Amino acid sequence: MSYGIRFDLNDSLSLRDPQDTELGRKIIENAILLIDKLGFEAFTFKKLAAKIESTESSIYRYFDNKHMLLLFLTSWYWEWLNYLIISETKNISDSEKKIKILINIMVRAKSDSAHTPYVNEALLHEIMVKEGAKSYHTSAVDEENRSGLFASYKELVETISQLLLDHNPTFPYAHSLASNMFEMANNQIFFAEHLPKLTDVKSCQDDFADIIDMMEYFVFKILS
Amino acid sequence: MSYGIRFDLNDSLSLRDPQDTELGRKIIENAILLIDKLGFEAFTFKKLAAKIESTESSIYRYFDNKHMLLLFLTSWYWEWLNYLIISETKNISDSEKKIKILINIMVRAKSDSAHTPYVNEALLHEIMVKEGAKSYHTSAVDEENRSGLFASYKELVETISQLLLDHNPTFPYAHSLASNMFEMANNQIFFAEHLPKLTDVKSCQDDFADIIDMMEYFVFKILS
DNA sequence: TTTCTATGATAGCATTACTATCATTAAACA
DNA sequence: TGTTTAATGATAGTAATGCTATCATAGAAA
Repeated sequence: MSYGIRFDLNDSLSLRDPQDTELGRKIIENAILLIDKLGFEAFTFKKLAAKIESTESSIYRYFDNKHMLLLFLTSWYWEWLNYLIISETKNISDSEKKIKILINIMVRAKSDSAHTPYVNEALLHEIMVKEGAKSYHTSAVDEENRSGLFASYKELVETISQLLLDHNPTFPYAHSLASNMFEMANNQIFFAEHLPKLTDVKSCQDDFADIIDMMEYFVFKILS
Repeated sequence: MSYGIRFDLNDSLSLRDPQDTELGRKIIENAILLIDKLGFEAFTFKKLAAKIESTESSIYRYFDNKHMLLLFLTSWYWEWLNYLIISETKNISDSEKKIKILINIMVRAKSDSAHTPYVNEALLHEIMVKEGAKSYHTSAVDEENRSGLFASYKELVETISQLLLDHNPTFPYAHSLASNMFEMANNQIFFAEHLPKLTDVKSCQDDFADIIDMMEYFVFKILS
């Protein structure tokens, strides 16, 4: 039996890889549902245990604490975007077209082909928009970075940088633009939905078409 | 006796305005020191009470909870940047110069003239870089927004937008660029300090000179 | 002088964030 | 086939967190 894509995330993210077991996949699946519903602050392992009819102690056998679980989900998301970007730009030669595909993936975060049954990608995207930044805005960031817990984000940024440099090989800020594109996509979606005075785009437009247009405008101007 | 600048923040941010009383100012002053030291997650009212030799209940008379205290600090910071931007660009006519001043203020967040004795602006800036986004990444964001708790951020973005539009009156994304400039400044500082693979700039450079150059490069390209 | 307001002191309580121990069941192994 | 072993469940417990409530007191305002 296949459980969709399986990413090799850093070992230290979890005590036991949840992708390998039935309970682990249930934890991931329902953590996404529950964090989306309650928000990360109100989410607890006790509530998750009740939802999946397991126990707190069983969840603690997979994750040290809820921050690690969030970081696992975030890393999965980073890996997933990276995978989508690579596979969907692979056979394209036009560098402008590649960047448009990249922007589309970053903003819409969805795929017609790649699915993992226990990961609701649409909900995971919403969580990333609201809570993703909390994964690295932590006092242990340096230590976690030394343990390689942000390797997936760095890979994603590296992939994006290369696409940007393909388009303009002399551009001096490829990594900063890459990370900013990712953060900007999430932030502008959040602002459009919750603090519209901070943007010029609307989220009610079909599928973030507005935000895509803006991102393309920004990126191609900067790269020009 | 004067206690420096006093901003009229939204009433709902605090139960009693901490800027008005000795204890209130002590709460603000030491909250900044303690959040910087412990990080927002490990910061508690109990620890703060111990530090100022007061009690939890006294602090609860000023703020509903630590999230409100963070939002108060964040709002103070937004107001402060807004004030600095307006006062330091007031007598400048060149729109390009104005934007350079604006970027300088957003990245360095300091002033030679305006000081408030109980607010350590340098530490507050560091807190904003690390924890600022948590002020609005909350499940109650819509309700808090309806109560006007983000008015200061909106004002700041409006001020920046106007400066951008002065430079290029036909630019279609002034608010999005304004909010992104602010978020990007904070993020790129954070990345330079903690996740350098995500940037091309160094934080060890004097006073973020690198980041300023990059921000100018980005903003003038986009506005061109 | 009285009243009001701000603060302090103390207690208490439900929830959170774990840790530890022991039992059970199913898979792996020999 | 019997026996380890590994994964999960069940239960208990504990310190810290995030509050709320009550009463006392000191100083300012009326």
